[in-house]
Amino acid sequence: MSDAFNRLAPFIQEYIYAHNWTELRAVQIAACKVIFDTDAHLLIAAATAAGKTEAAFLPVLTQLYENPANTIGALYIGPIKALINDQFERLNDLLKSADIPVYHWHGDVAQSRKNQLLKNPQGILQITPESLESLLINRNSELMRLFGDLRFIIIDEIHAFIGSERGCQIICQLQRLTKLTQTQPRRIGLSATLGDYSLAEDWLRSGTEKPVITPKIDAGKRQVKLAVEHFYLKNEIDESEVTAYEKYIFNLSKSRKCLIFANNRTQTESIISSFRQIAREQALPDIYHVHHGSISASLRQAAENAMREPNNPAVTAATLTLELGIDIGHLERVIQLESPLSVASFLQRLGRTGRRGAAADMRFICAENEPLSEASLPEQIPWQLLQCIAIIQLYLEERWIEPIKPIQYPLSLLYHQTMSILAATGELSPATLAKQVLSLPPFAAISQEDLKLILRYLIDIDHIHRTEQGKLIIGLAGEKIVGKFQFYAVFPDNPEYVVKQAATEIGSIVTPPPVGNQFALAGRTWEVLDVDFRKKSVSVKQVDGKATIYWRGGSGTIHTRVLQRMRQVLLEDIEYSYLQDKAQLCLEKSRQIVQNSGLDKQNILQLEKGKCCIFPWMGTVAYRTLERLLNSFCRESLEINSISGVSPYYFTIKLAKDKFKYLRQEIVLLCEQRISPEDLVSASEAPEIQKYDEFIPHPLLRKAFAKDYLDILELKQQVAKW
DNA sequence: GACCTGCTGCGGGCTG
Repeated sequence: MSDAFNRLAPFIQEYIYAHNWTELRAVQIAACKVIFDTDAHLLIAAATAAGKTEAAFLPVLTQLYENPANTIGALYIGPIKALINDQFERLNDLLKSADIPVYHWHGDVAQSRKNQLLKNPQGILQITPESLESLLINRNSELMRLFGDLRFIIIDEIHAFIGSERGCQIICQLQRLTKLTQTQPRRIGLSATLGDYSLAEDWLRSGTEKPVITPKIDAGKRQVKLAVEHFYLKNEIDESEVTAYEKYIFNLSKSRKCLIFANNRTQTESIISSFRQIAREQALPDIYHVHHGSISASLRQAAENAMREPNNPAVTAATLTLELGIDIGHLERVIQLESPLSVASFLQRLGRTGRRGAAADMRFICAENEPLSEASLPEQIPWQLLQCIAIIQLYLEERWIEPIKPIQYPLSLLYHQTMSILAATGELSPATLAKQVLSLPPFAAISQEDLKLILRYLIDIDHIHRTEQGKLIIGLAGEKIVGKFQFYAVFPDNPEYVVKQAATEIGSIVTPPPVGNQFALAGRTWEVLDVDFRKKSVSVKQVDGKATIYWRGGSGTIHTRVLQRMRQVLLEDIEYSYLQDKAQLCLEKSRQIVQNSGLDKQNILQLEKGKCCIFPWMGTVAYRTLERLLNSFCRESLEINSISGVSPYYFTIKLAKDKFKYLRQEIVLLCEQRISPEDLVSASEAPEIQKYDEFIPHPLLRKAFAKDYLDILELKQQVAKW
């Protein structure tokens, strides 16, 4: 046993013996070194199942054991309740024989448990950002008693936080908390899928003086089995007919423990509904589950339990709800429908299979509508298949993962934190409030003038009230927002109708169909018996057959490097060993199409007189920027009739017959000129995207949109290659 | 824009 082992607290050493761990993992040894020998923050970036949470907790618990804190000693922040419950069980197990209490705190935890912590603030607290916000607001005067001697802050799955307002919210909370306690707890961030460590380190360190150490962990050779297959779907299909595509996936998962990932809820519903039909026809047992955001907690739990059950086969179709680190036991195979949206998501999903030594087994099944005989050039390109290959290659060749860029103008969060600070403290002078808000690291790019504009506006609409003494307090309109319990979350809640079969909750839907109509949920078909619009509930009965499904699908945000690699897939003469027969054929055919059309040499092609197509090979943000450039500056000069396209793959443009030859030159010239992002946002726009954007003055929203949702620099860099 | 994630404090009625 290693030196690190010898330095662990005795109860931890005993635990390790009792569980027959033969050695500490590399990541655990590295984490011990940093925690024991330095005073730095720690970023643990290691593959899934490498024992990251133990790596964080073993040395932290040792230090708390040797030198107990007078208050809560370590704070663990996790993105979802299920993960916190999971970690709570594991930590309880580890701490059984130690004198360190562990508490979990989120919306589902009983008030009595919370009261125990408030009475005896010691040990470890595991919490969500939303519950932490409620503590900051409602227990402001007790924070010193609770957290005055806090030593460590552990943040799990940080890739799920960085780059979102929820991640910025955490940084604000830590800043507010430690400013009050006048301490500098050490931070430990955990993630398996980080592309750019320095960006993650910057995020973790925000607002503190300590450096971050990210130990280099030798990942070791992991056996990975990948296969990609491709299907063309017929355009006019009989809904009730099971297709070859569905049969193929059915057989891949048959009698196995298998997780099927899709990019939207509709696909999870559709595939499980088909599987049940096939299973019925073949007299096979129903081992099928659906897991997504609109499935009730109890049905999700049932799916998780079935997957954890060691011996019986079970198949669950899920969206990213099963991507995070909840333990779902040993899986034999992961199937991905269509292409993943990012390398990060691919790795997160791959990490669900092949735990504990076994080879990871992941199958990709791309499906595209069969191009009609009159299909245009861009419609003949198998975009899903290309994206799938590109993402796999970026990982295999370079171990590249998308870097996560910080938000520059998190204005909705600025409103939230301003109101939260006011609610917590009662009243503040304008200068003090401004100083406190602007000292929060996520608002580094916000100027005094910007904030002044926002505060004046909030006073105008009575979210903030100025007292006769010139102090600021929450106004009447603001009270209505802050007083709601939904205030604690910085993302909006989408109120949906609860679907009930008698007393059993199935899940929820956005818009209930009329009484007598049918819809699909949890892989089954339901008929509406009654809709209660006041209680927002739908009562249903189960029926046979397949019904249309309600959610829409989309393409998400894709990085420019993925598009660039897709282009290379079309141009290079390489065979990828994981391509199955139909995928191989499909790729060969599209490489041929590219050569015949000249797409290998140009980005803009004329389809017919007065109609052309642009292939920008840029990610979603640069594509959006180009779309605005075309609309704002090219419509008149090139007599453009219409611009349409499939983001971020191509644009189809109808323009005056003689103008095609000027199109490329026009775009290149525009990009060489001094165009600023602000030129691409019109003075009449009010891009309200985040939860509290509606309370932000429109000129600021436009500025934020230009900074965070457009990227002129990247557009210029890409166009320069044309 | 897809996909997700989260949530207080109370009062009333029931059980042991």
